Amino acid sequence: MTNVQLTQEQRELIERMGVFYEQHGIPPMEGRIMSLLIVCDEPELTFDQIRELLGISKSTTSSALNTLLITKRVIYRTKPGDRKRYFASNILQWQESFTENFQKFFEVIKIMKEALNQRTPKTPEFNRQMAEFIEFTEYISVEFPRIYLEWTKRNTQNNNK
Amino acid sequence: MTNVQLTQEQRELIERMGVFYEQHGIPPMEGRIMSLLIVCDEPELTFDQIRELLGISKSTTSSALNTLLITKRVIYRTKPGDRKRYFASNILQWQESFTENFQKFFEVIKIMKEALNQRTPKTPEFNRQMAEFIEFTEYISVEFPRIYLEWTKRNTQNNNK
DNA sequence: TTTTTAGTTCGGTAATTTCTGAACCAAAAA
DNA sequence: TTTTTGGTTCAGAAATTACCGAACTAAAAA
Repeated sequence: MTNVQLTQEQRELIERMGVFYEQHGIPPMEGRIMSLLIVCDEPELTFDQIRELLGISKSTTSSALNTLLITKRVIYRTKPGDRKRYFASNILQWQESFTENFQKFFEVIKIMKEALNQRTPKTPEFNRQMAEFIEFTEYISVEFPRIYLEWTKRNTQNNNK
Repeated sequence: MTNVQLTQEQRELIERMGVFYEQHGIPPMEGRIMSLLIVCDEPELTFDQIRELLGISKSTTSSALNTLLITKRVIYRTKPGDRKRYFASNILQWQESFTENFQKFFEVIKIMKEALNQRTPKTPEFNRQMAEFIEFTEYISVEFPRIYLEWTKRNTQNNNK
């Protein structure tokens, strides 16, 4: 028994956000579920509410939710004495997913260093540009946490005002 | 007549980098071409050299290169009195593509603001987290150019040493 | 003018992805 | 013990994507 409803406006926004996510490499249905969890009035939805609101099958809901959980774009919690899972957007924990996604910089650095190391020394200009790119990425990987820390500092000050 | 060759090591690195790109949402062949242009001894390759080195058809080469040009992951130049185009990785101009990619922050901010604006006021905690995420993204969009500037400053100093 | 070069475009096939419904399952409730 | 709930798993259909070869084209060279 679901009593969550979507307005026409919400439905349209979900589609547009879905396209946005799709353009960033997320499969259509996963994008729609992510958008739904951000647009919908309820901050948490059950498996069946998601299924109904998007009008999709159980299997589609199941596999999309599972990959969304693996990729940590969606989280869930349970409630005592309730077998259902309550799914929510990871935007509620954007701080954590920010610090996690941050690891990707190191992957880029690693593979680019490997590529640079095997390069011929006969192309100094090319190699210099590559080295510069790697250095900059390393620089960012240092500055990013600092920026983040400063922001949280600034923000707790504001909240205490 | 091509005389560029790939070592076995280079071939393997291209495949691994290709997978890396694929995991970040780039189609296989486009990923391979991008990797080839980074791994290969020659900093620039012609249409036909790419075709031969990867062992693919003209049509595949053509369409992959065109989308790579549209998405600005690959650049090309021409030479006087030569009809061929010489393709190169955009890593040679990573500064420009960095500043361009930077625009994506504003897209995120825009769509998230829209989503927040249509939300019910009945979920203050959720809305607060979203607002915080948006504020942080805005903060980054200010800090990022500053960081970049400081890095270039620091770097030109080093180069003059 | 004819030929060559450096690609583009088109039609089709093969592989992959995205869904569906139906059958299944394990834990809790009745 | 049987039934209900909250899903998972599987086989297959439908849509999309990733390739190919063959025919084509426009500009330059011969």
